[in-house]
Amino acid sequence: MAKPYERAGSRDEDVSPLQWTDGDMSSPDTEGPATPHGYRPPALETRGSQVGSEDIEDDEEDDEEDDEDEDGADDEDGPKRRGPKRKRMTKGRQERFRVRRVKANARERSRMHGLNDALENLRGIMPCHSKTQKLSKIETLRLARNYICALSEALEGGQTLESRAFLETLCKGLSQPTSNLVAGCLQLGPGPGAGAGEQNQDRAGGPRGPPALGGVGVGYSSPGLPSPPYGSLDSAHLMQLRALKGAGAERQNEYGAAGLGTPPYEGPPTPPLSIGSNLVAKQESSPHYGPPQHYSPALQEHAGQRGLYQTAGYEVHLDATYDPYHPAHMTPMQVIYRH
DNA sequence: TAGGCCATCTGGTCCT
DNA sequence: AGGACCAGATGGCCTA
Repeated sequence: MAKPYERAGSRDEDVSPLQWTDGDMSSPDTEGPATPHGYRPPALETRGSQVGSEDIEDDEEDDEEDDEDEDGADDEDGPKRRGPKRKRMTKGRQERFRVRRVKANARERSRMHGLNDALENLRGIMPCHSKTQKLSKIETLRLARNYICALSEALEGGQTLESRAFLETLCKGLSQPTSNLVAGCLQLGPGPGAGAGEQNQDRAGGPRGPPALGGVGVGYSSPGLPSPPYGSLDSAHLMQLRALKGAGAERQNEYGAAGLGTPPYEGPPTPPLSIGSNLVAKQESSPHYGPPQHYSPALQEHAGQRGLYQTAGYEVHLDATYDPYHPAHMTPMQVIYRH
């Protein structure tokens, strides 16, 4: 089931967490109701940790019964605890433990935020993105993996970018909604007799949906394709893929025929394949992506040109010029298919 | 209401 | 000792 995982509250305002239910355990690094969904951690005493109520409550008599705390030999119901004997929690130790725990929680939070940010970046360079339907974490990872595989296969000349095989590779192991999203994204522009998106709302995968793509359950054929909240693939992005594919095939011929196998390394790995808004935005914001000549080598052949090009069985109409040296200034282009 | 997804807390383990 | 990483647990939110 596809879900828009956009939450009401953004993660940016989440600060807080640690709302200790013990009165005297209130966390120093928090205030307010905290998480985006008002997360309230369970009471410590329900978690069965040593830090919980047990050790904390009896801190007055910690000096007397130093040696027979929770792992005493007379404990008949659980296996005897191994390892070094746990020290008694004195007040000072409790306080240190609490501070350490609070810091560890904060680190863990920030670590997970970093992980999520990376995931968000990954979503941004996926072949399809939707403002309304956000890919879940697991689906993002699966799609990324499939995308790499599919592009590799395409570059090796095994398939065209809109072949069924390409789509199947892309959708391998994805959930039905995600597969539909991908299929919808790949259905670019007004195809013959298809309004691509709008007419084919939300029936994908349903009983009245399109016939599923073999094995992967993709609502692929045009009638019945879901549309918004499904996303779209940048036309420029796809064109880039196609151009790349064309160039890849050429190189495949050059090197493959010569028995060389892989073409020579042409430089640092390129940033996202897209020459659409994604990439331009990144180029502007981050110098990390390097000189423009690393963009879309295949398209550089057509730098500054307009007109009709034929790649991988398509006729592509460049309605704007592509300037590899000023990709940020590139104007939108239009892709026209001739079937 | 069930199930999927998520954020967070927590304790354990490994490493520096 | 302390930080990074991990996996389990818990509870909230959302959709079908």
